[in-house]
Amino acid sequence: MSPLLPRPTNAELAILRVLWEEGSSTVRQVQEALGRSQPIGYTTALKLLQIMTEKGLVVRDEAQRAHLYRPRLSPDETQGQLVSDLMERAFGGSASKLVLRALSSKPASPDELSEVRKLLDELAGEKS
Amino acid sequence: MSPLLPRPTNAELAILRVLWEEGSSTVRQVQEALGRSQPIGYTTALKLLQIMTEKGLVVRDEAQRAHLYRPRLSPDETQGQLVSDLMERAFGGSASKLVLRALSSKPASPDELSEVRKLLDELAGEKS
DNA sequence: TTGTTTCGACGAAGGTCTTCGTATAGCATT
DNA sequence: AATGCTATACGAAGACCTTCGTCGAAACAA
Repeated sequence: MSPLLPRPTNAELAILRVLWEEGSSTVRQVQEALGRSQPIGYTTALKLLQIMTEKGLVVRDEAQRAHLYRPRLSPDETQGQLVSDLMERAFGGSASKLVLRALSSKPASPDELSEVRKLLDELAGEKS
Repeated sequence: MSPLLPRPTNAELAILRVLWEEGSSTVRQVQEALGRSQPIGYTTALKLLQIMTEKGLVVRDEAQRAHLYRPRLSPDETQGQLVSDLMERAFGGSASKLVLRALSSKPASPDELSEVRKLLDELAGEKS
């Protein structure tokens, strides 16, 4: 059975975002993608990916000399885990409090708002 | 000129929640409130409150022998900071993605849903 | 073949977080 | 005054996070 994965740290999350965006990547590719916003040493990226492999956050393919890394969980799964975690720790488990705070803290576009409204309708219809 | 406060850590957030709930409290009161869910040493609580005082997360009133601590920021301010932070780090700054994830990851009650809908209406009306 | 580049492994430094033991001072009761 | 309880201060340990330097091996080029 899948042994619960640890919550990714800051630097680990940045790497996951690269892998979600780019797909399976080498250390070099991850380092360069990250470096576009903030320079990072090659061995730093390597070490992080090694640790993430130990933790099970990513899977390593050693078929080629330059190993390939891919995320074990999807963005949705990871984001859901992070949101649930913050919900528990900071909002006493209340989804609505978190949502209200998120919508107030940053103005969303009308398109985004209608997306939210759509989901809201679906959820309201489900209470069979 | 409020000097930006650091993001509270896990243990610090647990303490803030006690202080928001109970108001100004002594170390002993905080320790006992926290201990109801998870036992914690007295000096551990003390040390955390001392560090939080250094960071400016709480304010210490030394008028009595047993010092009183109170939060510097309101729940809303702190929660907003935490949500914005997660929004940036894990959702690329998209409020709607975070909201959708929050609503899907935990079923909210009809009351909560209508609260969200109300805010949604307000926000939609604002686009003058 | 010999030198150069690129790779992964490893260890360690410096920082933060959380916990706790010990020391010390104030205060009350005897 | 002496004892005991409760408070704060301080230091340090152990875990984790992030970064980087060094090493040896593999691939490649001259």
